[in-house]
Amino acid sequence: MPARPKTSDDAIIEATRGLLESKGRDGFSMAEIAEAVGVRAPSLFSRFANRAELLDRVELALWAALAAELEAAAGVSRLQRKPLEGLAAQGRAYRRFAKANPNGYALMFDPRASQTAEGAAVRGAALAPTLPGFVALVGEDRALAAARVLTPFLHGFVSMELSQAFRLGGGIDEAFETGLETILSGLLTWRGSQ
Amino acid sequence: MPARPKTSDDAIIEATRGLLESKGRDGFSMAEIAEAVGVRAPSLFSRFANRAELLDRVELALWAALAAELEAAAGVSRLQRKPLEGLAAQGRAYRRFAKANPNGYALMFDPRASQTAEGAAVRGAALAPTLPGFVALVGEDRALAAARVLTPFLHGFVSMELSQAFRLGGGIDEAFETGLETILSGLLTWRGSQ
DNA sequence: GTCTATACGCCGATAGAC
DNA sequence: GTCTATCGGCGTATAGAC
Repeated sequence: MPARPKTSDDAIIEATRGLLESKGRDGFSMAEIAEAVGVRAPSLFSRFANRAELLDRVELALWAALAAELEAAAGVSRLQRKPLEGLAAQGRAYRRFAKANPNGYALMFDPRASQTAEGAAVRGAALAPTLPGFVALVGEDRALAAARVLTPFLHGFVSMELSQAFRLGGGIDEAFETGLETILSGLLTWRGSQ
Repeated sequence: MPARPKTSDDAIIEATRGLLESKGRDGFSMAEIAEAVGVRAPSLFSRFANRAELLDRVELALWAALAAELEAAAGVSRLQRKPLEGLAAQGRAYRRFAKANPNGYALMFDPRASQTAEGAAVRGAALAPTLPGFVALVGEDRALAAARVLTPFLHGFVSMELSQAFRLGGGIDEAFETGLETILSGLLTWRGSQ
């Protein structure tokens, strides 16, 4: 009879995600994670090669959670019939997710992440729920180009907001809506040309 | 006769900036910084309270360097007469700076930075060279709002680029130019309305 | 005032017993 | 699978030499 596991990979990943959010990426130790799930620190190393690999797994869980939020923010049919509204709703959902998980969001774009094939697949799939909206807005052949205008704005805005880079006063919510509107209507003008 | 200093604050900051770029924010120790300037690790603590404070000083030096690049990218007169060209040139300079200092750029937006008054002033002044362009483009009362559309795009684009978030192929340089153009022409339409 | 030697405590990680 | 024991390296504090 094999030894009974006292915890699980998923429980460790969830506990790590909680510590990440409450104490920041460098604010907790392997011993604290272990304590949260009721084991000793060295036991974690039999499930994850090292701290970096565990953080990678947490990052992938966060990407999957974001994908679920984007999926929920706008049904496919709405995206295809009213792409402007659908994309705006997804943009707001994106910002909401980042503000609800600030340290997790920073981890998702941390350049230190390992570049595994599985990781690339999960990250690529996360933004897939927005593609139908771009296709409906500017056509299939320019959907990727359009995504590469709006997505950087979204990421840049929320990460500037999270690092407190907006210091000159004025409404941040209002600035976000203005940016969304300016960019989406800019993308609309692509329809006529070429 | 006082003891001769073997190094200086500026030399330490410069050496740290070099190590930051070559080994990453967590890839070097205080001992390595000390070795680079020819002293022992504990000596650094008589000049900087701790590692975090030293990194803060490095961050401020980076903001000042970026401000100088933006200033050089477009003369004031050019910004006022041809704001579109001037802002595009500054956008390209911004991206060039980030790609030349990837780890430094990440440090500049690291939320762990201390929130001192001096730090806020330096960071606020860094983007000031772009303001005349926005004023010329959309008028004084909407310059800040316009900056809050373009700047997030710039920051988002380069930090996605640095974290290898563009994984679906296609020209990245081209995507950047497309984004610049779409947003700047979107801002141009503000002129008529309201 | 500036640096050095020394030391402490915490961390990530490993080895081997149960 | 988990444990205890342990290692080396790190940031940092302190005391004192020049």
